[in-house]
Amino acid sequence: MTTRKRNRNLDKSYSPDNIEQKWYSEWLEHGLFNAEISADKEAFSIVIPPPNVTGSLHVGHAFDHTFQDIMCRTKRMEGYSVLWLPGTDHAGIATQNVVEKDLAKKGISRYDLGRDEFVKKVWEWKKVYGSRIIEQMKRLGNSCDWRRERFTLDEGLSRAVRAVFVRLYKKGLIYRGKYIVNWCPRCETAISDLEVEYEDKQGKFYYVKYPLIETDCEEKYILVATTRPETIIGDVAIAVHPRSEKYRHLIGKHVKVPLTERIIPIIEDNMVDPEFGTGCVKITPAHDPNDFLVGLNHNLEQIQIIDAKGIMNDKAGKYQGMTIEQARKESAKDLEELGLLVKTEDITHSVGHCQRCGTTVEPYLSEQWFVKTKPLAERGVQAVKDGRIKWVPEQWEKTYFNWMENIRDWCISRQLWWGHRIPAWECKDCGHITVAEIDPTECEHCHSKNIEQESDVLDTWFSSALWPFSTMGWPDDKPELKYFYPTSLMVTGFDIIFFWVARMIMMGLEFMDDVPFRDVYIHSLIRDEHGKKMSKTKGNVIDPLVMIDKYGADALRMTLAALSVQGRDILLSSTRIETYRFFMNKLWNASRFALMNLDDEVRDIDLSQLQLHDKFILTRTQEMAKSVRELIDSYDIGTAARGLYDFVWGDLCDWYVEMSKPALKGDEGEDRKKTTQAVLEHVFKTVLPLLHPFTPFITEELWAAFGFNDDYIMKTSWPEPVRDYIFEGVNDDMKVLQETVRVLRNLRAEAHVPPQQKLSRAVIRVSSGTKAAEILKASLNQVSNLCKINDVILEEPSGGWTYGPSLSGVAGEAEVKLPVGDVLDVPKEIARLGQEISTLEKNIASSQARLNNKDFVSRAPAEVVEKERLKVSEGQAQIERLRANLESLSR
RNA sequence: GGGCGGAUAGUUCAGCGGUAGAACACCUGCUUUACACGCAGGGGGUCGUAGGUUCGAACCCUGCUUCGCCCA
Repeated sequence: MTTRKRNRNLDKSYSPDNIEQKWYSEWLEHGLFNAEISADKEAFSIVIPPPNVTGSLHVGHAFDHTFQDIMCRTKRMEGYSVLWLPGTDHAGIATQNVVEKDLAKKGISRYDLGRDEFVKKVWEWKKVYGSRIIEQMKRLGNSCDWRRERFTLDEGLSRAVRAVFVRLYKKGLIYRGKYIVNWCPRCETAISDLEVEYEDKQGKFYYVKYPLIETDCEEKYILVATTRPETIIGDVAIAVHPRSEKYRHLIGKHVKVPLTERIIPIIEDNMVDPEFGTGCVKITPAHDPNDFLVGLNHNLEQIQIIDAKGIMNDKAGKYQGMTIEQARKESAKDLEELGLLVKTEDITHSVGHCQRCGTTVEPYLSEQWFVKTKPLAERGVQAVKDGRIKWVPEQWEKTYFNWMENIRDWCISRQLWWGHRIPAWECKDCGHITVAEIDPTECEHCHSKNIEQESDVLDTWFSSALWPFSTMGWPDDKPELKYFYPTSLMVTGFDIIFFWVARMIMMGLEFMDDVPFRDVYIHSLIRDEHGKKMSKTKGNVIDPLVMIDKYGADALRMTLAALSVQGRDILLSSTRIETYRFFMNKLWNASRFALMNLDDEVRDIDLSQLQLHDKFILTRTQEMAKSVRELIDSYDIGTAARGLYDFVWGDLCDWYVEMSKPALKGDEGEDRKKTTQAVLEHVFKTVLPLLHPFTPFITEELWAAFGFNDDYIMKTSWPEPVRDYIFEGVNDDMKVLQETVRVLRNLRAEAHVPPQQKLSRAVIRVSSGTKAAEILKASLNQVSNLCKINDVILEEPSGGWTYGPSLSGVAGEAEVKLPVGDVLDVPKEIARLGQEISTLEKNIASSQARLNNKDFVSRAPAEVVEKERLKVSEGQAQIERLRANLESLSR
């Protein structure tokens, strides 16, 4: 006989405080998170979406990480060799901004320090704050292999970035050129299309006359509508649609640009929408992306009048030195004075803003580096179409296709100092650009030593795109790559599908010749309890660390898991977390109860001794072991978590624990006591591991208290359902018992009997030979126990009634009666019975109506029809009983 | 303009072809020897709207209203 060392002295209520730190340290100490390459195990791997290195953990991370941790812990228990690879991202603009802001407090700008000194400062900042988020991840319970922690600016990852850049450049997939890009005048850098957020703003349409030079036509001028009069001085043409009735005859003629002395042509271009505005447009190639293209087609000059800081430059004449807004006002005023401004009109138009700082984005003509994305995207689309990558939920596939199929080249250069500096060197003598993985000392073309490295750095997402393989040692041929790549799963939010997920797919296929992950799980955003986005300015931010301090990490994790639903935002509030905090206490106390009633001996379950409720909880336990695993494997952690909650609180605590008390007290004899102990032991030994991925800390603590084995619950195998403990039909049988108990309790409440007061007698009248009679007969002691009634009598419904005035109700085939003597409030009981009869009648009528429908009887499945018939017959029987009671009361 | 998602109890959400469920909130009792972080009981919804498919629709289809997101 085996014995276990139990800890029967659990605190009266659960307190997460000391437990969480203790177990996390132990797990770390024993290397339980370490991923090992193991020939006889299948690999399961996730790379973490790397949070911003200077950021702190917000509730979105907490959710994302909880999901991944649940997957990792489950897969470990299922026998996989699991790698969860952690790390952080250098977040170019964001981090640079933070450090610049900090320096600004001391009145220092980055230019005062110079590039090298400034970058040194950022590294110092990273050293101080970079570990903060990692510590926070540990408090959440993340089971990452910390030995493998990576940072996107690590030496190894930087090498990967260079290798990728050089290979793409040599393949002609990276090019440099002077184009219009999205420019943030505050950050003073180019940003990609994705980093621009559009917002509808109130603006004005200025209707401006451009005087015609030629005098051989009726018109004296052409009218142009523009939202940006300050760019008029950069105009180089007026464009009209070639088939425009209104303007066709003006093509080839010229106008004078207002506010200047320049003469420009009227040209034709298909891009002009003849229905929009006045039907013609001014062309400013240096300050508008569409105009830029028109300019290229017609070989037009590009006149830049605004500088990198958003200030009018020396080409802007009298407006030089003004901001864009000032210049707009001034030029409008000047146009009006010149009589060239016909009118203004209020309009709403979409204006781009910098994602990082909110500044209005300027189209800006500059030398930039781009990735030619089309060929990469085609492979990315194919990989999903082939099923090599699966999107969960599937609908995101459409979003992905839509973007990938209309993809535009990716501007990857940033005019920042914090990031991967572009490995390109321009020769000052011959102008050739040398792109190399190792810093060159001379121009590869003319061998001049007079070369200078490109000052721009790469978009942070360029390095993030390599994350699934750069973190595993690529470009070196590492065993990790062979074993853990492609990763099994990527878990992230829908907001970075384009920024990151799509780009990882493209880069993975290009450089590993395989997808970066098999499945990609896209989750929603966490919002506040009213569905509002959390933001510091709104003050509705839920800080996960504050929640962990207050409720414990397990409660937070369980909440996030239980609330997670596919395809819908998650609304979180602290009262919700409180609910699951209470659940932790419930689990704690249920365990405490079990421990108080278990001795140190471990016995097999004696199947011959089992009663209905034992079979019920054993069956439900096996069902949970099966369903929770299936749900987690299909990424439905929400249903899994809610299922566990209902099982523990409902089936286990409300029913089984209550029903086990008489046996544990010894009221049912020694065999029953031992059997009940064995059942309890089995249930907890099974359900704690099922809960462990969700609530790792409390389950580890309880596992130790039960003394189930000397090892960690983290290391146990996922419980396999035991065939012998699954009893067919037992859930339905249990429902009969539960329904009877519920009706009887209801009668007690009806009679205002205090819960603790024991009643002497209840009578259940049910025909012998029925299923209900059989079930209830075997569980009479349980009805008595659960309803606090000393004597529960089972008798035939046909016999005479000898127990005096009673409350009565029906539970399925049984009639439940509670003799209450003279205290019975007869009129009230008559009313109650009448009410019950009328609801029954309504139900029967609707069932009867269906049965009267020939189509229903002939077309509906037989069991559905049978069910309906049963409802009618059972309902009628119930009504009959209630009527009889009513009659006896009325007499 | 194109696409996606939501509209179910006071609130937040499950359910997604066979006569509506949970949590919180609410009401009534309870210091029942695991738990007042609790127990028992209860009230509360013509499932946004109009049609259609079906023997049967909260669930499938179509239109509309409305809210949110993404793309142009």
